[in-house]
Amino acid sequence: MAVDKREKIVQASIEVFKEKGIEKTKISDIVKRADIAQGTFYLYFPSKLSVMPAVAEQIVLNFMKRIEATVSSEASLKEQLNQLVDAIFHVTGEFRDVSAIVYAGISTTEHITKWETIYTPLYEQVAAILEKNQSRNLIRDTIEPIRTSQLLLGLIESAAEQVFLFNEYEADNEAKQKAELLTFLEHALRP
Amino acid sequence: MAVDKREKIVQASIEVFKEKGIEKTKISDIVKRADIAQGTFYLYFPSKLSVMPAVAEQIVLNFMKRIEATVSSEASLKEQLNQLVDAIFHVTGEFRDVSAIVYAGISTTEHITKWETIYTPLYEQVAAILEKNQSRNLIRDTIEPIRTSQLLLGLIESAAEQVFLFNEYEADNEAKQKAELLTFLEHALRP
Amino acid sequence: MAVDKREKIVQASIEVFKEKGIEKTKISDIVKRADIAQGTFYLYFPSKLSVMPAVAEQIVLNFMKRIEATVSSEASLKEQLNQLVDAIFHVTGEFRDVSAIVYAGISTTEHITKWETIYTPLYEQVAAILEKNQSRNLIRDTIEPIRTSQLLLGLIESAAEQVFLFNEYEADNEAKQKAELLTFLEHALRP
Amino acid sequence: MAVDKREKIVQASIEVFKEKGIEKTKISDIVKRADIAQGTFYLYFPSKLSVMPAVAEQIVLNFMKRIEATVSSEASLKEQLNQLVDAIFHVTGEFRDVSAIVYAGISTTEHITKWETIYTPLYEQVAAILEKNQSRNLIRDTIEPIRTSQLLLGLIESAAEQVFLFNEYEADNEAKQKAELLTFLEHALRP
DNA sequence: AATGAATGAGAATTCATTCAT
DNA sequence: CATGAATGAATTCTCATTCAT
Repeated sequence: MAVDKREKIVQASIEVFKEKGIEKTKISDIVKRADIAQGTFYLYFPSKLSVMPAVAEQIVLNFMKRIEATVSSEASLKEQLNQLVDAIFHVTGEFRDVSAIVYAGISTTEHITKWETIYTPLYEQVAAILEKNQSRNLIRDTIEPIRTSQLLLGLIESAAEQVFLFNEYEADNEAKQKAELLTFLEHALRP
Repeated sequence: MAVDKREKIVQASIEVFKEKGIEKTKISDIVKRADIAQGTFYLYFPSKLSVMPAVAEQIVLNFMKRIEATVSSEASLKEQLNQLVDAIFHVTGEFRDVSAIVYAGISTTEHITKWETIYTPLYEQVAAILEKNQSRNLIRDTIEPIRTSQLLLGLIESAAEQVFLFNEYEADNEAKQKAELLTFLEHALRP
Repeated sequence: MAVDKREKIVQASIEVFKEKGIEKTKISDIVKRADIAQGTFYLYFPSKLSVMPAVAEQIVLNFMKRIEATVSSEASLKEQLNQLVDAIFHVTGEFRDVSAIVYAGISTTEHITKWETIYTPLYEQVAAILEKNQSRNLIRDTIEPIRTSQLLLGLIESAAEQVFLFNEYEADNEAKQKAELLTFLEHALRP
Repeated sequence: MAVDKREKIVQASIEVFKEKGIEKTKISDIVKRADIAQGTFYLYFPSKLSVMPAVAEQIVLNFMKRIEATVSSEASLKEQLNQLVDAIFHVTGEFRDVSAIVYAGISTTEHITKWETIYTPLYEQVAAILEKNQSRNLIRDTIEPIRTSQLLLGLIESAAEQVFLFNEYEADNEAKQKAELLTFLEHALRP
């Protein structure tokens, strides 16, 4: 019974966004998917754009879970980077344009401050990985963990988006992109 | 005399996109800004979405001009990277979220092939800079110029966006971000 | 051809208001009657309530025309009052609740200043009648024409409304109401 | 203890009507103001429109109480009229356009019969005043008390509304309006 | 080529009313 | 009696696009 309606709306939004893209998604699509009445939507969100922060939160959560599950703290730096790239490519691929568009959608929505709050946990998670490797002397101690985790995530995400959005037809392209990216990362971080 | 109307439309689109975001921009906003009649729009573009590629082209052109004007082929690698970062930060700042939004807007439009065509010259311009430095042995010869130029641009743009969108109130933040980014780049590229 | 659309909307609004009352009238009723597209309405009026001032103007115009046509400046004071009462009863009857509701509707609409502007010509028309009779020494010279014309109109309208809205089933009631009203008026104005 | 909920609803309705007008008032506004649950409203009134008669009753009651308290049966006719005008101006001012709006609102609701029932006591109260003065030979014995009380109330109310709605910025206007009105009344009623 | 009023399908939004708790 | 979340029919409103001038 007690299925949180707000939860259902967010979940349904993500699903429909994935399928039709954000611009083409109507409130009516969302409520149909969530199996609630049209008016119920407005009990929880004042407009379509206002679901974005909640959607972003979900996606960030997905990134975090995937990273948590994929990156092994015991592995070598090279392996860890490899795992991190895999994790981010995976989630970016799963959410295709949603991840990119959420970003755009949210920036339109003047919820910029919220945006930072949402992304902070993810930044900290990756920063923690960097710090551990710093203490193992595997990466430069001149790097500032939080700031660099932001660079890392931006770099990897943009690389993933380029693969999924523009070159999606060449199969081996993803492998090449990852390889180039990994070498780039290793060099950037090495002491 | 008569300034090209097509030109005026693209220019007006960019301005309005900057102010209201793409989703909230109406054709009527664009034509008002361009000071032309509603119907005239359709003499130059078949639909609302079809301005996007032209807008993207314009922004890419801005990037290229700025890079051309800022990056000196005589300078040291460090200086060149510095100049490149400055150029990209400058243009990203000028167009605020439009650069990101064009990207999102275009992806919605299934004009993916066009997108690549539009961005290719920019990639090549930066790739050329990399190649020159490769031949000077200042950067690794294992790097693949085009692919790395994409990584570079994605990285620098995302760093710039983070500065302009989220941290825009801390004044010294831009300097710190650039510094961290530069060290990151130098390490990533050095032989 | 050149039928002013704005005009058509106002005309259609009055007709539909008369038939269904203001609260029950939908924009769609108005545009159907006016034989224009739904969107066209919004080209001329931002909302349903915003037609009210224009509707009021029309009704005031009706009052003025009817008074002009009915009241003879040659007639005796008694006759003139009789004619004035007839005119106002007639138009109030024609517009039934619209005249009353326009008044209420307009007050809701914060267009209070406009309201005064709309009614002023009517007040002046009746004031002119009073002045003429003042100069004929048929009515007190202590009365202030404009102010009293307002009282007069308010009194006659409210009497008419009482007849049409509440007592509408008793046929001879109108005659009695008019008779009482006329005696009341004559006494109020006599020197 | 528990203040009668029905009472609270009527009171809250009046307050909200005063502030937003009837058309723009939602049930949710009323229940919020009355500090009860949405559903509770329907325990006391079957529909939104059905509060109107109760609101009208309340306002009529206010008129009656004020008149009762203000008009002294011992005073001279002139004074009594003055007191009556004061009382009506006071209550009309207190309820601003609600008094007018109730009237309009009710008329929409086809509760016409009820309307008469509600107003009758007020008419009779004023008619009684007229009769007393008739028996004192201070006013014409040709006047029909009930009918004239209706005229009187309509006249005074419309005069009051004109003051409060349209001329509300000129301070001395109310005094002038009352003076003109009083002379008008005295003449209308004197034998 | 240029205009801009008109269109109307389609989407967003509202809100009186219900009903399970 | 009281609650207030949920409903969904009804309406308003938007805006890309067309087309007669």
